Parts: sequence; structure tokens; C-alpha cells
Amino acid sequence: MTPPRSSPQARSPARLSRDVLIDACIRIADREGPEAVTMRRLGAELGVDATAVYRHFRDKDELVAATADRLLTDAFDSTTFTGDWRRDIRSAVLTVRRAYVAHPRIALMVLSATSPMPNEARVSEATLGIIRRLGLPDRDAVLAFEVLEAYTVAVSCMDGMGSSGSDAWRLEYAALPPTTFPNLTATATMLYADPDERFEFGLDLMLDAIERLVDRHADEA
Amino acid sequence: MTPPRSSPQARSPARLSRDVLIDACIRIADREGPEAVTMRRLGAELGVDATAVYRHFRDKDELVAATADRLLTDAFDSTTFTGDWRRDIRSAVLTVRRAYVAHPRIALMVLSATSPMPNEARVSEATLGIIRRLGLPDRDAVLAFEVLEAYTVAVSCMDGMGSSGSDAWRLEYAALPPTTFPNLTATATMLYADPDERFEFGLDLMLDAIERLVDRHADEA
DNA sequence: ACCTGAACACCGTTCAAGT
DNA sequence: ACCTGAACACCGTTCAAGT
Repeated sequence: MTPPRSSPQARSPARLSRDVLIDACIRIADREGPEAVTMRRLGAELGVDATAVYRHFRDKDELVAATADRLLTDAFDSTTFTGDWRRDIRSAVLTVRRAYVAHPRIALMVLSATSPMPNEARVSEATLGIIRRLGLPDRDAVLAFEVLEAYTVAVSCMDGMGSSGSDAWRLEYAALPPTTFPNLTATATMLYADPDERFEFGLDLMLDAIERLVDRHADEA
Repeated sequence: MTPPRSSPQARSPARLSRDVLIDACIRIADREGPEAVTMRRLGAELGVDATAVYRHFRDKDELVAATADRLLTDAFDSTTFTGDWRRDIRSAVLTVRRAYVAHPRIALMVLSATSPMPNEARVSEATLGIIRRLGLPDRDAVLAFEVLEAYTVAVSCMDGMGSSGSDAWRLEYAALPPTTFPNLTATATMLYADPDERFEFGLDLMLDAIERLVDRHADEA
């Protein structure tokens, strides 16, 4: 209620800033879900009018994009590289995945962002570098990088959003008529068991195939 | 304005139905983008009050889910199977991809649907069947099926939604400082060139790896 | 049985006005 | 320089009332 006593002039030296708003976004999304992140809700959280946000961000899209980029920094700063390409790609990809699964709705908005966010470039630079050092032709290296990026971002967003492939789905598939759906009913008990296991299975499929590509390329030279 | 002259009693024998509403959804989304699909817009399109939709669908989610399922029917009914597992999976996957890329926002809503839609089960049954017939242990077959499904749905939605990886991105990556971003700047001209090529590259990586899995399993037996 | 229309409780965003 | 507050043009959804 009362201003901090060190500051004589006004009641709040700098109530709002981009970082304060981004923090509030993450806090609200964590507590009440991403659809609760509303200009009015954001204002209430910070004891400020909803429209004050527009002093710091052009619109809501810019705010959400900045929030998503912050998630990426936090994730990426906590990864360390060993020099083993396969281990390094795995840990980079899995760290990004964790951030996206935890905040899928926020992550989703990066996809529709008109330009890449600063930390996105850092992560891409690191991953692309690891793959290029394998010695593949640049065209294959770029495609491999792009596909790993797309797989990670897209599937993790989906996993985070979703009821897709939960217990409810398994039950519904189990209840289908076995004569017209023999394969789904036969395997219903093991379907959609663990999104993380599925993700890593697919990741390893692609890494296996990339490794073979590298070997074949080395043999030709 | 005037009723069809064959019908004496009222001015419209059956103005609304689930199918009529689904058709209108697709029509509006195609013409004006998926964010234009609004209850009020839908009512205007059909010369009916916005709230009349609630006579046929519980809420907007149910309407959109039904619309997404219709896209899947149209796509799946146009695929034919040859018996060559790799060709058949490729064509099933690419057909689904085309439907999702064309209507990403609608497709996105299926992901948050609480239960699988009827046609989704048909497509899954067919794809899972093809993979199971390869003779892998069921656990691997199920994971391979799930990963192909997730990759197709998620990446195609993302590609359809977006500016992600367009010309603008390539330009921004090219403009980065080369000393801190040597790999991105070196390959900027070939980055994010063609989403379809990237998708097929990743698909073939996974199919290659699955083929190897099958070979190794056959050798052990 | 099916549709209407007013109403409710929300959105993001603008712009003149305050301090 | 930064924030306020009224206002605008929208949403999805409910429910009593019409036919």
C-alpha cells in the first residue's frame, strides 16, 4: 500500500516492464492454465489497468512470443554439451521438449510468430552446428536439422495440449467392434501408453537413420 | 426468398442439419480463414440465427471436431492400397498431411478433442494394420504407428499454420552476425526452403529406420 | 420440433484524458 | 513518460419466448 520508504518521489518507481509482464504471464499460465492469460487478468495480477500492457508490447502476440522465448532461454541455458553428437542432440532436443510440453499453448504461439525469436536462433545454431560437423552434404545436414526441429516443436506442443492419446482414447479403442477394427482392438492395452516413450522412440528412429546416412557418405569418400 | 414450390406447408423443409453446418464451416474457413468461423458468421451464411447451431451441436468444439473428421473422410476415401507397405504408408500419411495442411486450425482442434473421431479410427486401423503385418513385436509396431501418426498430424498442422520457416525467416537468419551464428548464416540460403520436402525427408528417415528394425528382427528369428 | 432474440459474461484494442 | 478508464467491436453461450 505505502511506497518503499527509500523512494521519496512517487509510489512506484517502475511498476511495469517487459520482464515483469513476461513473469506474470508464466505465473498465470502455470497456476490457471494458458487460456487464463488475458490482458485484464494480467492487469489484475500486477495491480494495473489492463491496457497498460500496450506501453510495453505492441499487442498480445508480441507479449506471448516474448514469453515463449523466455521459456527457451531457461531451457537451453541448463544444457551442457559433451562432444558426443548423438548425446548432445538428444539432450538439446529433450530439453526443448520439456519446455514445450510444460507450456504448449504458449509454445504454439511461437509457431505463428512472424519472425524467429532471439533464443530460437541460439538453439538452432547449436543444433545445426552439431549436425553439420558430421560431414554430410550441407543440403542433407540442413534437412536433418529442420526435421528434428519440426518434430520436436510440433509433437511436444501436441503432447502438451493434449487429451490426444490418453486413457480415455485407449478405452474407446478397446470398445470398438473387433471384426472391423482387429488391429486397434488387439493392441488397445498398449496404445498411447507414454508420450515421452513415443517421442524418444521416434527421435531414435531418426537419429539411427541419420547415422546411417553419415556412414554411407563416409564410405563413398 | 420464396419457398420451393413443391413444398406446400412451410418455407423451409429442413434448413439446418449437422451436414449443412459442417459444409458451411469448411466453406467459410476456405474463403476467409479459420478464425472467421464464428457462430454469428455461420448463422449469417445460412440465413439463420447464430444460436440455432446449438440445436444440432452441443457447443462449438463439437462442431469443429465433426468438421475435422469430415476432412479426414474425404482424404482417406481417396487413397488406394497396393500391398507394398512402404508405398501404402507413404500415401496414407501424405493424404492425411494434405488435409491437415489445408485446414490446420480445424485440424488443431481435433488434438484437443476428448475422444477420437470415427474416421480417425478408420485411418489408424489401416495404418496400424500395415505396420503390424511387418512382423515386428507388437510393442515396436504400436510405437512405430504412434510416432508416424504424431509426426504427421503435428508437423502438418504446424506447416499449415504457418509463417514458421518462410522467406522472412530465411532473410532474418541470413542477417545474423556470422561470428556468433556461423552455421545459420552459412546455410541461410537453403534453410526452410520447402516444408513438403522437409516432411518427406523426415518420413523417409523414419521408414528407413523401421525397415532396418524389421530386417534385424527377421535375422534373429 | 425447431428457431429467434435479448441478454450475459467475457475478449483484444483504441484513444483521449489524467498525473 | 507512463498509466487510466471509458468505449468499441467483437466473442460463445443461456434461456425464455415464439411458431
